[in-house]
Parts: sequence; C-alpha cells; structure tokens
Amino acid sequence: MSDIELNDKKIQILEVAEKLFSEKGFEGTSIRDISKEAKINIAMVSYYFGSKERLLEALIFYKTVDLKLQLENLLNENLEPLEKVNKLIEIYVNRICLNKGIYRVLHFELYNKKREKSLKAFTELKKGNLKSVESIIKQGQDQGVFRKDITIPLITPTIIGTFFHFHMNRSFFEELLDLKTEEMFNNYIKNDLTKHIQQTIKALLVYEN
Amino acid sequence: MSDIELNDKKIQILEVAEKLFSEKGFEGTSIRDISKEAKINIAMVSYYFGSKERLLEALIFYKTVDLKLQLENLLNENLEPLEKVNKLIEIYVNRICLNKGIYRVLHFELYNKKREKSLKAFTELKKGNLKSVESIIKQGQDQGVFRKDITIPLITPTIIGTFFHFHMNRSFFEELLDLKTEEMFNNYIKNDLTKHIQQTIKALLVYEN
DNA sequence: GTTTAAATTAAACAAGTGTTTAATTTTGCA
DNA sequence: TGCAAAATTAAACACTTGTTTAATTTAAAC
Repeated sequence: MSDIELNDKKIQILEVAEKLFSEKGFEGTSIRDISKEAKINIAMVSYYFGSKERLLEALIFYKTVDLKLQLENLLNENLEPLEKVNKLIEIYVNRICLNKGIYRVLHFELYNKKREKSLKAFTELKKGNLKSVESIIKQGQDQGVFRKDITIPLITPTIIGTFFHFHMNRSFFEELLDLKTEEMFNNYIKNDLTKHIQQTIKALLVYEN
Repeated sequence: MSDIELNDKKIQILEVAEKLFSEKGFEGTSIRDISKEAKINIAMVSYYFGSKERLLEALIFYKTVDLKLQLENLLNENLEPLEKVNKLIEIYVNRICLNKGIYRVLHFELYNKKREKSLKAFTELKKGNLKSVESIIKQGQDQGVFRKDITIPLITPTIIGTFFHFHMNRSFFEELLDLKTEEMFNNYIKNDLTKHIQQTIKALLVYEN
C-alpha cells in the first residue's frame, strides 16, 4: 500500500492518533493506546505506516495539506484589505479550532527534536502562509490604508499566538469566563476571541501616531 | 529532607530536569536521562523528590514562585499607565526568556492531563497575574488614556501568545530573519519582538475609532 | 471453487521505563 | 575517635514500550 493513499482504516488510525497525541503528547501515547481506541490490532500501525515516527509524519501531512490552498484562494477574492485581514484571522482561528489537536502536536513535537522530514514540511507550510499574509498587507499598504512601519512576519505570531495561548489555557478561561459547556466555549472563540484578535490587528495596522 | 528546602543537589536536579523536559517533554525524558546529565545516581531523584511526578511539581513551584512578586512591585511604581504596560510586557518577555524551558513544560504537560496539584498552582499564578494586569489597565482607563471597550483577560494571551509562538517556531524565524547566533536571536527578542508587542498593545489600548 | 494477495491476529522480542531495596560510603556532631 | 544520620550506590523489580514474527482469516480475481 502506498504511503500517500489513505483508505478508511488508515484515516481512522490518523484521527485517533491526532486525538491522543494532542491529549497526551507523542511520547505519552503508546501504540497500544491508539490500537485500543481505534479498535485495531497493535501490529496494524506498523503494518500501515511502518513505525510510530512515520505515523506522525503521515498525520502532519494529512492535516496540513489543504490550508495552503485555502489561503491562496483568499488572495484572489475581491475584498477590501481590512476585510481580507479579518477573513484571514477567521480562517486561522477556524482551522486551528477544527484541527484542535494537530497544532499542539506540530508545535511541541517538532520543537527541539530531530524529526527532519516532518519539520521540513511544516516549515514549507509556514513559508507559504507568510507569503499570503505579506501579499495581503502590502496590498493594503499600497492603497494607503495600512501603515508601513510594521514587521509583517510578526503579525502571524500575534494572531495564532493569541488564539493558541487562549486554547492552551482552556480550563483557566473556562472558569474565569464561566464557559460551562463545550458550545459556550466554542462560541466565545468564534465571537469574542476572534473579535479581539481582529480588533488588535486592525489597531496595529491602521493606527496613526 | 523537607519538600520545600532546596539544597545544591536538589537545585542541580531541577535545572537539568527543566532543560530536558523542555527539550524532550516530560514523558520523553527518563530519570536515567536526568541522572546522566546531572551526574547523579538514578535513585537520587526518588530519594529527593519521591517520584518523577513530584519532581515536576517541585520544578513548577521552584520556577514560578517569584513572578507574582515582580508584578506586584510594578503596580506600586510611579509610572504613566502606558509606561507600566510597556514595562509589564518587558517583564513577561524577559521572564519567559530567562526560564526558557519551564513555560513550554507548564503549557504542555499541564494541558489535558491529571496533574491536579501542579495545575492548581499554575492556575493561582495566572489569576494573580490577571489581577495585576486588570489593575494597571483600569488605572489607565480611569485617567482617560485607555479605551474601555477591550476585553482585559485577552490582553495577556496576546502578549504571551505572540512571544510564545515566536519562540516555539524559533528555527523558522532564525532562518527567515537571518539570526545566525544565539546572541542575535536574543537581541531580536529584546528589541524588535518586544517593540512589536508593545506597539500592538498600545494600538489596541489607545486606538480611537 | 480454487488461488493469490491483503488484512488481521496473538505471541514473542529486546530494550527501556519508574521505583525499591539493601548495602556501602560520606558526613556532621558529641 | 566513635557513632548515628544522611547520602550514594549497584542491582533488581515488575511493567510498558515499539516492533517483528509466523500463523490465520478475509477478500478479490480468475
């Protein structure tokens, strides 16, 4: 069976792996954990993916392959620069929200470790994202809507970092903001948190001293 | 030996543990790894801390105990609101920079895991931090310098999240911004990144529509 | 229905895990 | 110097880890 081709069983394993990796980390999750949750034999992971390490690689590829496309589509839409930025933020928040687990895995299993193949794919993804952001912001600068003394590569850290930090401290904010149900938490992200990020980036981009 | 009392050997173990936990994660680091790096016998960790889990608890306490104090001191300083916010950002960046490893451990080993004792200590720390931030910003609002339609609890995620995301993608930004040495990287954080965060928060706080 | 490849299984493998034990060495104090 | 407490050690403990093996079942093609 090909490395890329994904049948139902492979996908099922990947979904379970994402869930467990994000909950307990890569090292903290055993193949037996995955097998149990996915209701398959322990040998099937090696059979399908070769090793636990290659399972992680497959997972990263599987979960990041279409983000690039989504951003490139945004570029070609006919929108005002600020609207584009707001939509960009929505895409980021939405995506990380949907793929809850994988971003935690990406950032924490690829940091300071020798997973060259996975790391390279992740780096390429980030480069592509940055190009899209640059393009959008330069459009706004050319139109005289955005100020020019901003460091564009630091915009993404502010967008994703704010969301990520909020998400990583989920239980703290659940208690603080009295978000009792999963639905309330997700609604807060979709409305208030997204708005806060949009407000922040807008202030940063159009502020005049 | 008391739980709290820290002799040289205990501290040596904690320092090594922080380094390895931050590099390889809690589960990814074995007691034998720690022993080897700290040049002690494997039994010494259990002897001093009781267990690997309790070692983590001790580490978190050891590394967070004085941040609270630092923030409370800032409150009483005689500074303009905006200056206080800028200094707050400097304190955060500086602290996380100095304690490189522990924040990664805090956010990723306490997320979705049942480490109640450690989690509680961390939550208390965050509550205290939030109180300091609230107090500073309300001061600025009372003086009419800061706008009032902002969500204060989301300020910290933006500050720490931006820095954290930058740090978690270190190798990406090293390549992108051509930061060849450790010194250049640290200087970029101290100057450009800190300035970006300060610029962002300032824009958010004083922007008038 | 037979055949061939793919899928699935239980069992075993060696290596690594956190922790405990019991013996030995070092230390500090009378 | 002598002695009790603390520190340190090597060895063993039971358990979990990722991976492989070889046998069996299922599926598809002819």
